[in-house]
Amino acid sequence: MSNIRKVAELAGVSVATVSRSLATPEMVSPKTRAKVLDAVERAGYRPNQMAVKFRSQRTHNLVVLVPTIANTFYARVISGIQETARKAGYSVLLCNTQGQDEVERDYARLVSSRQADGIIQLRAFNPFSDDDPTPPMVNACELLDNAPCPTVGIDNRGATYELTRHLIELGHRRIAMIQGPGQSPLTRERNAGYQEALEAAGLEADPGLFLPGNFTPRSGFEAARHLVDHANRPTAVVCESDEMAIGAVQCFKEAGLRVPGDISVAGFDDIEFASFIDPPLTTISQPAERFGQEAVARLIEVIEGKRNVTPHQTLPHRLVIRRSTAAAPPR
Amino acid sequence: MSNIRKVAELAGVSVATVSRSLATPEMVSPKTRAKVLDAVERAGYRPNQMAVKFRSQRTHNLVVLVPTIANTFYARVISGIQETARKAGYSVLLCNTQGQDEVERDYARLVSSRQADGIIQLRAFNPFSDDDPTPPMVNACELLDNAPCPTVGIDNRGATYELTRHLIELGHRRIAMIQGPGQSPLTRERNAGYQEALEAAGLEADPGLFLPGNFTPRSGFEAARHLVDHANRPTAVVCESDEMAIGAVQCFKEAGLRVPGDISVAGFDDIEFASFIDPPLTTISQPAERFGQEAVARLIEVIEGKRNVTPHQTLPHRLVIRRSTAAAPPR
DNA sequence: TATCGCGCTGTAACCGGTTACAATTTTATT
DNA sequence: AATAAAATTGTAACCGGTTACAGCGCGATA
Repeated sequence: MSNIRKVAELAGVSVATVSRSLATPEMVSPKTRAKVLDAVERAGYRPNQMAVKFRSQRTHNLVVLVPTIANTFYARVISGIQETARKAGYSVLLCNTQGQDEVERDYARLVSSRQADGIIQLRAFNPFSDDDPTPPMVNACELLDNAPCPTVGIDNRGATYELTRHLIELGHRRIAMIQGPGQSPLTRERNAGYQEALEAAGLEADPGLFLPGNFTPRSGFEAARHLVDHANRPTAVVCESDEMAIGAVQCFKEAGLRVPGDISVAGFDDIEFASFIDPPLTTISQPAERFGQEAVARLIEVIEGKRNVTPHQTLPHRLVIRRSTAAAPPR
Repeated sequence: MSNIRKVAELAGVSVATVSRSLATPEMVSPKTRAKVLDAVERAGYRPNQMAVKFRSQRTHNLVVLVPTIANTFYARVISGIQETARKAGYSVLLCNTQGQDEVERDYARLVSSRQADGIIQLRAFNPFSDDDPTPPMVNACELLDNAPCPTVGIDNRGATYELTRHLIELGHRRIAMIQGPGQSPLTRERNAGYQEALEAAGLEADPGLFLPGNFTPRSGFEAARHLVDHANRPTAVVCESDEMAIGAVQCFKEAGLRVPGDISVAGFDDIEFASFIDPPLTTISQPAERFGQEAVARLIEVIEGKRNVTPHQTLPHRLVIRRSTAAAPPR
């Protein structure tokens, strides 16, 4: 494999001149540069990036911790990350962690061992111990409570409030909630928005209508099964993800209920399938790709030592009303 | 940041001894090792992996070229890649290429510039020029015709043959096909399986029932629209992806057709949503995670210089019959 | 006691670039 | 033509590990 010394020999110049011809061509006379470029060509020389990175102590790699890539919402966030990183000359080390703390700590070591310059965490977990100073990090989507780094998110509480209010305005009085994973601040925020909307309307939250889920279609399906059999069945369900909403809709239909005739279902995320199922889902649209773009932009600012990086960014969400929600059935 | 020389000084030994205490502890006396480990602890020393990689000329990084991560089938493949790579001590550089040749060539340079040891290509495109020797590479899912490297795939032709035959056995005589992207060998293989099944049953393929698509729900929806208005509407449709099948089903339902009462729809891939829509999709199940696992296993064999790496692996598929296909309506 | 072998440790070269600094050549100025 | 200034090029240190090779200390053997 040819290296810079071989090229220098071929061109009859020093290694410094070769390096400069490639990195800072304006420092080299046109004649010399031509000689070097020719030698580079003849030798089929490509600088060894490992050497460059080692020398410069900058890897231009970013670690991305994602709980599950199989969720299309995260897939879109990753697309945004990837695209922005590429434009800025960074590569993405993708780490699918299944939400396991230990795996995340493991991957976070890619930064401490200098295989990456920074890390984007899409889950509410700090993979670094609280005592050592946090390396360049950005937390997006599912936010830590006291994040030691910039964060990028939406107003989950407000969005769920709007979604719930939409159902209340349609006349629903008994509204169930299929939640995300229990420990997540994101779940907590969405739950809070739901409850605030109920309270604002003078409705009482029935603990029996609070079902656990984990964002997958299957968990939505299972949760919905409890509602089908419920003695005093709700007329509407708010789901904390579209995937769960799709599972829930399927369960209701199999049980012979009409959506939204008998029961309205609302989702969260606005994944692509949300408009391609029957009925198309009412949901909260989140700018998934933009999460990724902004997270990378902030992270690079931190890496490059910019001061006063925006500590928290709230991106806009949008209530998208489709046909899975309708007026409450007369009682 | 502390380095090996600081640790050596702290422990009162040479750098070689520090290196050996960590890499090959059996070469060092227990007493010295203890001293070194203590110094490592006190210095908060973590070996700089860039230096290690540079020195060893092995990055333990794998590049993965994926046309689109937003497709849940690829997301599952990537999960499999990730998991296997992690176990083998490799990191994954994920590259979402949108199927753009130039972008793929660009990312492939990560290998030539030694930022990665090998590459997994999930699309039928060789990002390296034919003349230079191909670096460690494995081609999975969508296979190149004359791949210069090991491949991992399923029997697309056979699978589509089975799927089509299933419809024929249900009495369908006019069967449409919503295809994948035109240039792909995968599309070609699936088309061939479809046509062979028709021929074997003595049916003639109607070119008007061959609709283009690109694997997205939207393209399935659009293609289905042509069928709805067709003068001599088919009674069944084979789709080359579940996503398109879901789009097609939605289109038919919106047009007032019953699935499968008026028209049967079959998909391909068996994504998670396939069983959570109405009606649940008949489809071909592919071992997506296993694609990733096997691809990584083969790639590492190539990287580590193993001889006689299996040149082609065909993984098993399975016809999954659900409720989106049924007997052809009486005419 | 001299010699050998073994286990452990140290010295220094090396991987392939970048860059501070010195040396040399070219250009400008008088 | 002499000199100063600017532009170009070269030398060698450096990044932080790994490892070939050499050296040392100690017990075993003759």
